[in-house]
Amino acid sequence: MEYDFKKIEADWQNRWKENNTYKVSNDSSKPKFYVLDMFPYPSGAGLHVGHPLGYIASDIYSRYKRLKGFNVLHPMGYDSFGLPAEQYALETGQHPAVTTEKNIATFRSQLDKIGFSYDWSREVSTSDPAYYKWTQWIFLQIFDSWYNRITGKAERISVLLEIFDNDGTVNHPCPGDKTLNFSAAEWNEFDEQKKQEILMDYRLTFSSYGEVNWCEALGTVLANDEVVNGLSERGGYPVEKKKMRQWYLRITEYADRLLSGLETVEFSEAMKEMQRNWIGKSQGAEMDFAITDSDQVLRVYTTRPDTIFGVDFMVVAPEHELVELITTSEEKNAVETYLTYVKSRSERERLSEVKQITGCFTGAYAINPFDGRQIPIWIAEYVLAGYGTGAIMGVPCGDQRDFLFAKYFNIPITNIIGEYFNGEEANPTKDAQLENSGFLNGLLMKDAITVANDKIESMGIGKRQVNYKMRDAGFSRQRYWGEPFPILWTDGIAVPLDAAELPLELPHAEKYGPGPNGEGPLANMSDWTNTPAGRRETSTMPGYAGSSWYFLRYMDPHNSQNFCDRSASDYWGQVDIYIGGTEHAVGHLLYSRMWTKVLYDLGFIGHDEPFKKLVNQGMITGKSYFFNVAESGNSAAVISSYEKETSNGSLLRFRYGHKCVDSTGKLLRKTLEENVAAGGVEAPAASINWLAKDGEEYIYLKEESEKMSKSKYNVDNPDELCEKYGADTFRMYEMFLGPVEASKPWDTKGIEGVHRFLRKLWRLFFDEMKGKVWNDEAPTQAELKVLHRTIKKIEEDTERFSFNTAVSTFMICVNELADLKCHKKQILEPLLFLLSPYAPHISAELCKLIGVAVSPVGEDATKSIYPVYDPALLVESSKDYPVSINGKVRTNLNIALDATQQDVEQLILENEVIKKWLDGKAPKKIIYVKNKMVNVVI
RNA sequence: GCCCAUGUGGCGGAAUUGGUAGACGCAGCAGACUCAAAAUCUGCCAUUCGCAAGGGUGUGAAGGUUCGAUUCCUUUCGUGGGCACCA
Repeated sequence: MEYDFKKIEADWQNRWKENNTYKVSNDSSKPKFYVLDMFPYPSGAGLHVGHPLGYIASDIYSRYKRLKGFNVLHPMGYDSFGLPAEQYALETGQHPAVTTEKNIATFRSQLDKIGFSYDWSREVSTSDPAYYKWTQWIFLQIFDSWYNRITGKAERISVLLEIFDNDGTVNHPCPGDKTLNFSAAEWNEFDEQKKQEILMDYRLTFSSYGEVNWCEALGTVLANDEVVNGLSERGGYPVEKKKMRQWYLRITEYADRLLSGLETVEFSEAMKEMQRNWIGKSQGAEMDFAITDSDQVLRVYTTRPDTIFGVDFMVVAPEHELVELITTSEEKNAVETYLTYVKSRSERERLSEVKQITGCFTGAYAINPFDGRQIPIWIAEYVLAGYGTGAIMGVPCGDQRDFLFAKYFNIPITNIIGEYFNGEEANPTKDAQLENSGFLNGLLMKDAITVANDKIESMGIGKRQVNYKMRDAGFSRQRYWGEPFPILWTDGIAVPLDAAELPLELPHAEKYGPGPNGEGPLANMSDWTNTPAGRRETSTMPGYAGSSWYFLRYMDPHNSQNFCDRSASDYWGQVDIYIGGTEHAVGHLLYSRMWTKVLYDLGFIGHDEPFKKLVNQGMITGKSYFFNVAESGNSAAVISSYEKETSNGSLLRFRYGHKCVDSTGKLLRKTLEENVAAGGVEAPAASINWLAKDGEEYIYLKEESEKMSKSKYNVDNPDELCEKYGADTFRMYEMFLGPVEASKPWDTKGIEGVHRFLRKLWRLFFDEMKGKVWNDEAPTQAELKVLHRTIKKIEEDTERFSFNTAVSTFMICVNELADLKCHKKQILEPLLFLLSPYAPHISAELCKLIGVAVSPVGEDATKSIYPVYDPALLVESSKDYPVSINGKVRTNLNIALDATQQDVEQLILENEVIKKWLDGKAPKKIIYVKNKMVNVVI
């Protein structure tokens, strides 16, 4: 009887499906556990071997937790709105709904082959109207909310109306318009339109004008990714900034809670740091400077008010409104030239070129309020209008960028930190004693910050100010394939649809091109857009809308009355383990945290952080091959080796595989020589000759690891591996590659070893010649020891997500049992239970064949059936200690575990090897660490 | 430029709290079984000196702390990832 994995795996997968084995109930006496994968975007390319890495890890953990007696929620679904489907539709005319459905079917069949224990009855898909009905509904709840900074939470707009009626804005300054100020009486005088405009400046989802990348030639708005060097990636047309009406998520109101919430969750430090940097909270001060010959004031934001006497110049952003007002007539031409230059630069360029210093003097001067010094005001592209006040004070001795700026434009540098400043580079220290600093002289800089702030505030020229880097999140896209906004525009007022009108379904489209005036494709459908009650919003929600709350829908997926019943969310609570890649660090993970907090504030759920613990899976990279070709004059010649790549700048680089694939995308042959010989590869350019060596044609390929992608010809497909080796082998091999968190190159070479292991396991039960070899004999001490050591290690490794070492532990165990010729059911049965989360099919089959009462992969276990290790079996009375001389191991010595220092010293001094090294001398010291080692110091 | 991660044999990796570096697997080499192949089994497998016994060196590099460092500290180099020059 041999290990027929194909039959076994098909049998068990069918059985699980027919019996609904992994269907989970919201009603259970067992403790709950929620294990979640980041759901995939169902791309047309299907699943590659990188996808299942996280899914296998979460499946192992889910199965493990079930054996431990938990009621485990382990769902899967699809993030099925998105740009690729729309672009595909533009190219082929196929409706995104059709291709999406097809892609989902492909994903599902691929996932099924790997033997996951998902509860498919809870599957969600964000483009399903039954799902996005609730995305729209939650949008409306957020729209109907504002952030009360006094209570520190989201509240209904009706509460704000009451506040305005009684007090006006006095206690609740407007987050959207800082200049807004009115009394209760004034509020009541405003007309409806004015009131709605004001409310929009408070709402947590709001509409406002913002800059987008507009491409006139394509008639559409482009994402940053789609703009290269100021030109559209598609077609190379010019792209300009254009102000358009957009929807936003007022996530900045949650900045502090998003920061403090990080303290309550188990994310990796790296992940928390990324989020903190993104939020970018800084404590500083805003300060006003008078401007010579002007009644304008220059307001700057600084985190270092202690350096106020070191200010040698001011810089304002090119977009700053003061630029026009303060530029002197002498400088007008230069400034205009500079502004034209800046306009030609994309934001990407402005932000990425660090080396090049540009700027322009306005001719105006600000006055230092403390010493009356005149400070020149400059414009420079490195200052952005959107952050702080859009103006900074330049302190060259303390800030390197300011230092370089001053050097470049020959601005004299004031030194306020004495010998801490060497004139060669800035020193950003806070520990220097201040000089040349008026009332701050002699103070340490870090103490001077408070003193300076107090002074600024008492003089009434500024105040302490907390700033955040984070901006409000753009929430609308001029696209078709997304959730329509449940909003009607009437007389410039955004009127929300009634909940009863949801879902507002996406109308069927025949064409997907952009609408007029930069609007999305929906603007072309006048039947849908124009309603008696007003005009529909024609932009759609961004990709992250649906993914911001899907973890809640899984808890109660078929509820048609509510997005998720409170009893369901109270039962399941937080996601206990969330597994996915780091690419979502600052996008999805921040948005979903914010949505959760809003829903919590409004009383819809009982927890305000969605994910208790986050595990980041590493990327599996594929191997790509490149070759270089040198151009020499008019006729190109092939270089002899890729090593020349760095020594010659005029090399052309080619991706091997570009012409080496057949119509299905499969590599035709493994080596370029084979391809050339078979005519399967074309020379990259007609004039290229392959360099001959010893009369043979040859070329060197350079191997590089890259993210897997169909277009890179480096994709391996899980189906083929499951077909060839079986799902159990595939699962264990992906885990065996290395730590889940690490990114690693994909290589199928090692898969044979894992497959051999499973066959070896099988032979402990059945022999090809002898048939059944397992028996009911009583186990020996040695066999029990092997088993219990394995139980202990597997449990520890599984708990800490160290699945690669767990696989190796299984291998060691099977090797040892084979050496002991142990075929005893009493040993093997618990081993199968341990193995079942990792290799569920073979474990299930063997359990059935040896007659196990409760299957480890079954649904009928009512309590924990995970093997429990017996520490008594692992107790040893002595240990082989490594004995080192001056830290170098020289010999081993078996010593009783209860030996005392004296016992050990005596044993050591009697030992021949040690005697030789001591050479008659007495040791200085003998270090004996119980259960670890012995070190003799000479 | 800034932030984060990471560096161990031919390869993937192990060493969980400072205590025998290289577990486990791949690849390779030698052998057994076989008419042969596959499968399986046995042995070797960081490097260097040595017939051997036994030494020397070795976790990117250089220092340091320690009886003892892959692990802690300082400096430095390489690689990968992120970024919104954020004042």
